[in-house]
Amino acid sequence: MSKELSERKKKILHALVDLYISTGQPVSSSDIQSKYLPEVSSATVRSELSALEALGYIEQPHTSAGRVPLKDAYKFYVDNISNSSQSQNALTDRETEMIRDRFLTRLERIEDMSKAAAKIISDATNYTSFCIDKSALNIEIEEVKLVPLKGNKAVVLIVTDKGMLANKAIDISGDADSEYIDSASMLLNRVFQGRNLQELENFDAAEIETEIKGFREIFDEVLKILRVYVSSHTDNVVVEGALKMLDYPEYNNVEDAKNFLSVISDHDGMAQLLSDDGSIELSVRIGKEDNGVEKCAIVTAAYKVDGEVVGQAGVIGPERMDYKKVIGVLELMKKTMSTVVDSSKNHLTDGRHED
Amino acid sequence: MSKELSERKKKILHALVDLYISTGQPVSSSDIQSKYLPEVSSATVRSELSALEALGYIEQPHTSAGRVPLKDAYKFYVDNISNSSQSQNALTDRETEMIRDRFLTRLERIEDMSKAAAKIISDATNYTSFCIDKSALNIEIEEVKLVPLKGNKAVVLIVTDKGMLANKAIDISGDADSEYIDSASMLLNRVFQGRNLQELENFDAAEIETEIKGFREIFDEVLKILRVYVSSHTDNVVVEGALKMLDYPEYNNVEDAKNFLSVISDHDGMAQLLSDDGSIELSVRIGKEDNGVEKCAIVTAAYKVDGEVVGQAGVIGPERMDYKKVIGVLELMKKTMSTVVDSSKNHLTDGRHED
DNA sequence: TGTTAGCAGTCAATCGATGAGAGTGCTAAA
DNA sequence: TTTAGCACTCTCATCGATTGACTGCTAACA
Repeated sequence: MSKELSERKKKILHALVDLYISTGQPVSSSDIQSKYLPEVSSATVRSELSALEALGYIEQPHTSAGRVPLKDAYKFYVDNISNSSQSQNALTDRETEMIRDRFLTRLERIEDMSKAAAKIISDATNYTSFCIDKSALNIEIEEVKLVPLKGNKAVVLIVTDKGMLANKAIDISGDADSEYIDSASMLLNRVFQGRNLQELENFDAAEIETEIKGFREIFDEVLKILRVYVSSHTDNVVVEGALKMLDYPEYNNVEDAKNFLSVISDHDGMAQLLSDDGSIELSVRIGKEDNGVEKCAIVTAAYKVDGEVVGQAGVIGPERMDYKKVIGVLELMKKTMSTVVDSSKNHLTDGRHED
Repeated sequence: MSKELSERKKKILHALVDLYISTGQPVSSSDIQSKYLPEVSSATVRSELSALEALGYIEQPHTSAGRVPLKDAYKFYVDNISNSSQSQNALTDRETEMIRDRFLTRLERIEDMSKAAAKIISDATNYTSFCIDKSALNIEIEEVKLVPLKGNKAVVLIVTDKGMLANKAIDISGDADSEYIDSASMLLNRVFQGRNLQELENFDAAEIETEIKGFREIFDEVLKILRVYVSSHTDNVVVEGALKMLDYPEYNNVEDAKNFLSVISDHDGMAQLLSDDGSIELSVRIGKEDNGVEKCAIVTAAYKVDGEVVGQAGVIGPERMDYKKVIGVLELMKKTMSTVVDSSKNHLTDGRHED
């Protein structure tokens, strides 16, 4: 919609955002001139800035101040980065190496992996980071096992393609001889085997009503276990480095800090907030007003295994964040994570425990 | 050590702390006089204040300011409350009723109970609260079960007096015929049956070395499961209302807020910090310097079932906190919690699940 | 037409002075 | 021992002046 900018305007706009990102202070014409455009005078830069201001890219906090980038300026800047794929250079080889190493050393539980990933991203970027694990939805049930215990109790074991899912001791009211247990097992397997967890949310037991009777109690228990599992494991959000945001002057006051922290710790809200870009490879949102988190930029990446989205990771920071670095880190994690998940698929069962 | 204070000094000291708690401002002699001691003049109060200052109970921020309580003044105040058991009156009947109701409606998992308790305490007091669940240590193993799965795998089930503890699928390298599984089961039960989890931390496998051989792989796995469980479930800390502290002027600056929040979110550190008063019925700590949390008071209560400590709950707030209310709430929770836990002991197995 | 130098104008931030207000300590008298 | 009265101290808010950082404008120049 807006006309193409002249090369010099582009250069100036880029310079301005660059400077503002690193200093956080309004940028003056002479700053830009001396550091990015020594071949012209500051007066020239000034007139270009006037033009850019008229186009809505930048603004002045007050008459005698420098310029500050607006949303469109950041967008321009980020597009520039993505296209020129400068994100590669944003990370030194040492950084790349370190991130890889740190991540490859821990792959126990899915939850731990999310946590580890979030921690690494936060450490590498110095911003608040988050991970959302959505792998639970793609789990498929392979086998349901009933294991009798002492005293008319039994354990339900649900084996899935990704490992063991849930266990729970249930009471069996009638006489729980082995024949009864076997029949129950068969029924459960006939119903649940091969289903994935997503289907279960609107599973209707009415169709198989006749089959179930006699095992209603057990059946209901199992269905409940699965549903509880799904609801407690979908949109599992992990946040790391929440306090890092408070280091940036934008959030260096208690009011904003409190607001930010309360948004960040409401994990349901976070999941909601991020669901829009759930499957976008790399999304950059800058200063949406309706976020609850104003004055923020959110960069998210979708993580895939075998083409399916299994999670989302991202960074939330001030609008003037180091996009080059953040995008670089997220893309590196994307690569690393796919590798790890692919190769560890069969070990997901390991290290789980519950009480 | 310090001589007994005169009645009037006590009255004045109590008044001063009372006023300071409710306003947060240095208290002047005339404030005390008009609201608590109309029978004397402010000059009299002033001379008493001088004396109390000399005794180290209070101080002036600067020459022309009112007085502010010091640590000893709070101690005096809190002792006064506990002795006169005024904490009863601190809660209205409606509040008492509401707290009871809220707590009795949810008793699923131990973790949920901790969380619920913390939330209720925080809501009722308007301070940051925490719960530490130590019940895991008292769990006793009743039975270890090995359940074979397809493809040379097996599930380890550990049944305890408090419900199911852990499951995990392990690979069995050799030929896992049912005889082998049975022998392994027997061995595991011989070793672990009747033990409680606390013993396992420094469990030495050397003594039964000869018995184990042939089952070393399985044995090690099971031991690992138990240890992982113990380490991840001991000192399980839940914090609620962390941001509430930021509402109080003492923590209304980013630096202190950040410090406080980082202490609060380091759960291991919290457990450490609170371990001293782990078994004290009701402990009040005021402004310990070595806490990491200065300018803070911490009130904790130990929760017991059958005389054993199963957890700790408490409140962390500014030194000038509403001790009457806090102590009242904690004692009410103490009563309520014991009741609930006692009556629900046999249901702890319910509602658990894992992935 | 685009660029530049120079200059006046604007605004925020800082510093010091000033005055009001709050509260105490002291003293002398009851 | 208590009290009234008063001088003293210290904080806090306000005001004005000064400084410094930029810009916008204008007129000259390539």
